[in-house]
Amino acid sequence: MKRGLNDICYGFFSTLANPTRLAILEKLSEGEKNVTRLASELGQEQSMVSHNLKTLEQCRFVFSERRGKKKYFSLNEDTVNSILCIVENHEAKYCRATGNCPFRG
Amino acid sequence: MKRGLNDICYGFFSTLANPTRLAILEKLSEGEKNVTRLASELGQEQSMVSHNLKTLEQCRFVFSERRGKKKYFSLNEDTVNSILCIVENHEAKYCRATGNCPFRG
DNA sequence: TATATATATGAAATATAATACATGGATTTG
DNA sequence: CAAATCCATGTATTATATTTCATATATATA
Repeated sequence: MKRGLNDICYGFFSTLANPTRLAILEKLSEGEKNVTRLASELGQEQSMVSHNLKTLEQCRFVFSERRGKKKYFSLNEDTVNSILCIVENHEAKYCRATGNCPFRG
Repeated sequence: MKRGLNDICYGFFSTLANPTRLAILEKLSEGEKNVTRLASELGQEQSMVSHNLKTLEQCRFVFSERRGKKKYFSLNEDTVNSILCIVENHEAKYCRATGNCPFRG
């Protein structure tokens, strides 16, 4: 069963195409945090954060480590930073310049 | 009205998180094509291709140029190639290695 | 082992996006 | 200008993803 690049891309991008998950990534850029702390800082339900962390972890955008009762999540900086860099560059070059950035959201 | 990076990211990623649009980008990597030809090569309805091209163009993943009756679309290779490069690298480094690439799709 | 705290999970409800269909507008050519 | 071709668009339907809620599982500790 062959998997084209586009199948892989779809998983990759759809994982990132979610405001809650992007907010989690943003919070984790400050350093590792556990689920409850993330939920509190984001003002979101614990179960929702948990669900979305699972999605992020399955796609390796975050890593986790359990220490005692708590599970600490950290950013895959390698991937996430390089992706953000491209997004910023794209926006600056192709959207901001036109004075008409049409991104939905 | 402030727009955080995450708002921009959401538009960026949700535009890419669609199998039809990824297929269009793949086809356009072979060179510029008009709507009807894309529809035919993809085996999709013209209106569907048109809708999705609009989304892609709004976010500047593709550019267009009308010549006569036809409208030719071309890839924003700058952004698309660098993004794909990161996806491939991520997949190779964090997914393929584990023998357990969990991307949905 | 009982209790408290932290996290995970299944599933129903809700929200969001994609698609197909019908049709409208644009461009060229006879 | 009529006909043909190409493309765009509004919208109803359908598909997919997100969120919430209830509850289960894990871990630590008295």
